[in-house]
Amino acid sequence: MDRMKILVVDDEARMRKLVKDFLTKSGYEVIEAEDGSHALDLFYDQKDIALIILDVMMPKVDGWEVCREIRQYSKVPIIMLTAKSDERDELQGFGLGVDEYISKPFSPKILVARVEAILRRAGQLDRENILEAGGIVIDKAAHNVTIDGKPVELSYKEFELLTYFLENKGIALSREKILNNVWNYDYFGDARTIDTHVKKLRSKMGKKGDLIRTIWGMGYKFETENESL
Amino acid sequence: MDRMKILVVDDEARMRKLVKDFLTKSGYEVIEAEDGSHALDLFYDQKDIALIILDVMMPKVDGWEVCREIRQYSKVPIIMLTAKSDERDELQGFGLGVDEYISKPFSPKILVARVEAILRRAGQLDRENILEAGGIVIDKAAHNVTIDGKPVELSYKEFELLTYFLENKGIALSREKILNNVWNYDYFGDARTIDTHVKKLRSKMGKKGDLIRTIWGMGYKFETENESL
DNA sequence: CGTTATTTTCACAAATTCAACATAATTTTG
DNA sequence: CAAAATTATGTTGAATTTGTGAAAATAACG
Repeated sequence: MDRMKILVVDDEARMRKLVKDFLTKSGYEVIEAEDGSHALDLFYDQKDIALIILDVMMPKVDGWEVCREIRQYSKVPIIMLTAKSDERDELQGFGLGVDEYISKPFSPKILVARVEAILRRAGQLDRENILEAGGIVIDKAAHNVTIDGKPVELSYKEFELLTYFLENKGIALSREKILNNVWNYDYFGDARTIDTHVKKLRSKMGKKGDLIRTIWGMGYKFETENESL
Repeated sequence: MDRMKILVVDDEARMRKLVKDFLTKSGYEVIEAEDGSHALDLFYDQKDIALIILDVMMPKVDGWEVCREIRQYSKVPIIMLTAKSDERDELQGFGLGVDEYISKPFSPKILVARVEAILRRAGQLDRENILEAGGIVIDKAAHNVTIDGKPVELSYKEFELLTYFLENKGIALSREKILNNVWNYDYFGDARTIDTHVKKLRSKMGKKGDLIRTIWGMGYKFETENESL
């Protein structure tokens, strides 16, 4: 994986530099923001920020405010830096979706450890939205598909259909079942539209297209193994 | 359904309590074991353990060992707790039949989510209707048949017919009965078509074709044992 | 409103299945 | 043992089902 991007938001330049140095040394890419509005700009500019470290105490827009804003659009992990350890606005913070607290002063080791723990956790959460079988990876959240690592462009219906296949890999699916699950149940069109979509899917999947198998007189099935070659 | 029973194996009492608390809160029944041999005892004592959460690092008998032991007798889902995420003995683990990994530290949300995902999956597996007799295995969900482990290609009707035989193994079936159950009830054709299908089935089944036995003047029967050889 | 992409329908070709028939083989019965 | 009844087997054409390409309908977009 590429180096992960971390956004550090603090009004004190000294503190930003400190944090940046440690994280850079640990292999992360760090970008800085000196206040809340700057932070928000950067966050929406760069699409791939993996984590945000946010000072609570900042002039004008404070940490809570920034957190609240970001949480409206994103679930990116947020670590809060608090001045005193007894500054127990933490309850407020957890309600806002803060993932972790670090109280100043902190040791670099703690900082890095927390960051890594959080990113690991986040990665584990993401795994739930990822389906994999036979070299085909579907990221439901990102709504994209790769085959042997290469991205494949699928239309909406194609994506839904392939997802349904992967979610039921190894199970024979009748056309009726497919219609009920991939199409809205109030769809009363021709079931043969499935065939057309299967055809397009197969062609876009190249060799891996064979994984979608026809079960004559019945429907289709996504193979998990090369069962009979 | 009843509350599902989960076995948590870890040498650290603190960790066991932590896991137990979260799972109990989520509606599971949790039993604990502090080492591998204890775990195995409990597992064989209680017959209805639905899932095992297993720490990798334990004194004396480690997690891998416990896993290997259990896998000899049971397919119960196993989740491994690993200390570091880069502790990539995962390959080893998947070979042993580990269903999932969670790396410490983990959030309670992750733990519960994984447990539920696995149990859901396992439940679906159970739903899979598998018939077996005389080395012939029919997976109705996957709609495939193996004989002595080797896949056999059957047409739709052949599959239905063989399934009907297996579902009524050891019972003599008249042609009329077979027609009513395998063919649509509105079928009024020649009953002799059954003979043709039986013929094809027998030929595709090789030696095992003899298991479909003719009952003269009556119909057919699928043998469970080699009754008279 | 026109343009583009997506989805659905349609028509025909290709593949597969299946019932039916004819004939051979087997079993029962007298 | 022979005749009658029943089952086994090979073949075949019709019917069904699926694959495919293109046209028509629909939705998405600026």
